[in-house]
Amino acid sequence: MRATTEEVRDRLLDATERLVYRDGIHGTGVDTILAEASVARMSLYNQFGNKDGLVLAALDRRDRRWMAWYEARVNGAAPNGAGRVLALFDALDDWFRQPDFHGCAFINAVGELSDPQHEVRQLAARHKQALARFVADTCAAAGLVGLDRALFLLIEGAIVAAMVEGRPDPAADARAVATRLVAVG
Amino acid sequence: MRATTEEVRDRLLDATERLVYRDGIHGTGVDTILAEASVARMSLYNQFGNKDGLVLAALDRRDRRWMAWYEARVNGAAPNGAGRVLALFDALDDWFRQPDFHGCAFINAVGELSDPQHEVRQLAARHKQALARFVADTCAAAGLVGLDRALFLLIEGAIVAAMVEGRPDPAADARAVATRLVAVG
DNA sequence: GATGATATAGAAAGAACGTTCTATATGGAG
DNA sequence: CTCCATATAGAACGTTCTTTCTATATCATC
Repeated sequence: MRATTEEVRDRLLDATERLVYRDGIHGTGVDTILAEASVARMSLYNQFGNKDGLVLAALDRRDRRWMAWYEARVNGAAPNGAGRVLALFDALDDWFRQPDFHGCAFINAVGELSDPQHEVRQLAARHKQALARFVADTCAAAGLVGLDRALFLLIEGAIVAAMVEGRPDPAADARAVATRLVAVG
Repeated sequence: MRATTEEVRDRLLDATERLVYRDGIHGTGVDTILAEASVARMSLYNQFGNKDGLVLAALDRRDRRWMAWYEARVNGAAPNGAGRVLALFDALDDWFRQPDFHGCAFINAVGELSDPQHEVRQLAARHKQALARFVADTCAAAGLVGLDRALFLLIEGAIVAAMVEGRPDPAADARAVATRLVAVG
């Protein structure tokens, strides 16, 4: 039995995303990825060139998937505008409660890489721009002006606090702050 | 010419702190540390046991030094209580503008380490507890109640945003949010 | 001045790293 | 049915990693 190109690609991306998210880029070896994906060594290099290409592809897919999940979770939560703003933090709460939660894969990756021009760092910057834009759109749809930057910083702070503290509580804390900010306009 | 034990220890801690902060724990090799510190290989193992012990000692020293710098910077900035709360973010602005700024060394370290029981992760948790306590004390001294958790999350968010975006702007953004929170009580 | 503790320089061991190569097998397209 | 692209298994290469060992030198102390 021989796997198709797409199957091999998916298994490699799945394993890489999981391991890099858990142990970091420099803490994840090619051998571990290959074992986890049950894939031959040459398949990695034929499909992605090298480890860097594989990691970049895995993080790129995670960017698109995570944003899609977050937007769907927020947009599907509350019908009205103000409630949707608070749903930004309810979605975080769900995320923080997942057993394998380990912060934001892109924040963690930037912390490992010193070169600002590194492709992974540029991807991380784009990921955060997309998140900030979604937060701004959500605020705009609720008729709330001048709040998006505050909510974005609260989201980022809650993510790292939940990781370092090992608790989901920062989601509720940030939500409470957001509630107050929305109330006072 | 032969260096003393304290000189060797300091040079090792200096090099380790700088390199680990810049390239991460797993991205920093023992050889690089030894070259940067201009220290013999055995001096590292005689004084710190192994790489883990050296990294832990370097981060422990950074914890105490950074907290002392931050508290002094905030407490020396403004005399009155409300201004001192805003100085929490002015100090961040100074920090973000340093050429070698690369986020919070402890957040970055936790992102690399999956084991919650790892000594470095426990040190990082204690570091953030100390920071949160200082923020709470600063709020209490200003007579502001129920604001400390919000300010802490804003600080954490500003740190990672400044790192990912490569700009110091999040300090001013977070300060503006804090100003509004203080104003409305 | 002798002694002991510790720095220095460098070799060396042993494992892990990323990458390349070879050889074989298998599935889909012409 | 044949052929070509690609998956598989595993050896092999050179590098880098952490750690240990050996040998020599230097400083402080008795």
